[in-house]
Amino acid sequence: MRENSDRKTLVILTGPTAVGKTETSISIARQLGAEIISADARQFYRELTIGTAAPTPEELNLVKHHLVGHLSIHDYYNASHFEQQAIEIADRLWKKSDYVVVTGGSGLYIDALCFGIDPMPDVPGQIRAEVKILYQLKGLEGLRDELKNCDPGYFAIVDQSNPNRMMRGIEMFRATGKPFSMWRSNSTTERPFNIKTIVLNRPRAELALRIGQRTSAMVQQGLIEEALAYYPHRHLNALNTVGFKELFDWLANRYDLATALEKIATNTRRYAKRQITWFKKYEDAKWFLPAETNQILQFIRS
RNA sequence: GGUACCAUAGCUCAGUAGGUAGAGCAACGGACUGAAAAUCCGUGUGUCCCUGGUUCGAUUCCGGGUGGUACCA
Repeated sequence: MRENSDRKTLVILTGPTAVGKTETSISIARQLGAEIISADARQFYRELTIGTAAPTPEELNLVKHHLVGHLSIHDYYNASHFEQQAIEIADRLWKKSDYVVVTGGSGLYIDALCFGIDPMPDVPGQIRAEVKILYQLKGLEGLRDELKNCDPGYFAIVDQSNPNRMMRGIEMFRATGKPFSMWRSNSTTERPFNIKTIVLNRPRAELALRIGQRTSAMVQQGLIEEALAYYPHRHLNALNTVGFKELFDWLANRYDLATALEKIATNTRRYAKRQITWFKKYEDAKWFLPAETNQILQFIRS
C-alpha cells in the first residue's frame, strides 16, 4: 500500500466478535479526534440492539457513530451499498479530521471499503425469489445445471456445494443477461487515502470465555424479549443471525432454552473463528490485543 | 459395610472372538465480490483409569487397587 502523508487516513479496527472492538475503537477515535463508521452488518439494523451487541447510547454519546441503526430489518442492503455510503461519509469527515475510524467484524464489507467491489446492478427481489425456488425445487443439482449453462466460466471456479454462490451467479445472469463472471473484474480499486488496518485479537480460550459471558449478559439485558418481539419476522435475512435463530428454534419447540443458549455461545465461537480466518489474509494488517491502545496509536501515526 | 455394573478423544458413547481404536457433538484448519453474525469445504486431536499376571503380543482375558453409578444394608 503506497503511503502519502498528504492524504487522509482510514483506520480499520476489526477483529472477531466479542474481542472488545467497541471499547477500543471509542478510545482510539477519541484520541485521534475522529468519528466512527460501523462495518458491522448486523448493527446496521435499528431494531436489533441487544442481540447484535450494538454500542449503547452512552457509548454512542462518547464518539459520533455512523451506520449504526441506519437500516430497518425490512430493508435490502449489501456490501456495495455499504462501500458507497461509507466512502461518502468518510469524505465528509476528512474535512474535519485526518482520521476516520472504521470498526466492525464484517470482512466482506471491510473488503468492499478497502479494495472496492465491482459495480453491478442490484438484482430485483422477484428474480432472487425465483432462483431461491429453483434451489428449493431442484437442489444443488438444479443450480449446477443452470449455472453450467449460463455461465461456464463461473461454474468452473465456484464452490459447487455452496448454494448461495451458485444462486448469485444465476441471479446475475437472469437479471442482466450477462454472465456474473463478466461482471467480476478481480481487480482492486486504488483508494485516494491511506488505510491502516488493525486486527484486534485475544488468545482463543479467553475469547471463548468472553463469548460465554457476553451471551449471559445479553440474556440479562433482554435478549429473549428482543427475539420474541421479532419472531414474526424470523424469515428476514437480518434475523438469520446468531442469537436470534437459536431462540427462534427454541420458540418453535425444537429444543429447550438451555440448549438454545448453549448453541448461541457455540455458534458465536464458530463465527469468531471464521472472522479470524478472513482477517489472516490482510497482509498489511497489524494484530494487537484490545488493551494495547498506545501501540495501536503509534502504528496509526507511523 | 455388602453385591452388581461401569471406567476408551474435550463430552456422550461404540468397538477390538488378544495384533495399540471410531462415531456424533465440541474443537481445529480453510474458502468466500451484493443474504456475510450468511453460506460452504476439510481434519481424529487418545498413557483405551492404575497395577500385577497369563501371552510372542493385553485397551481387550484374570487378580488387586482407585474412582463412579445402582441396589441391599
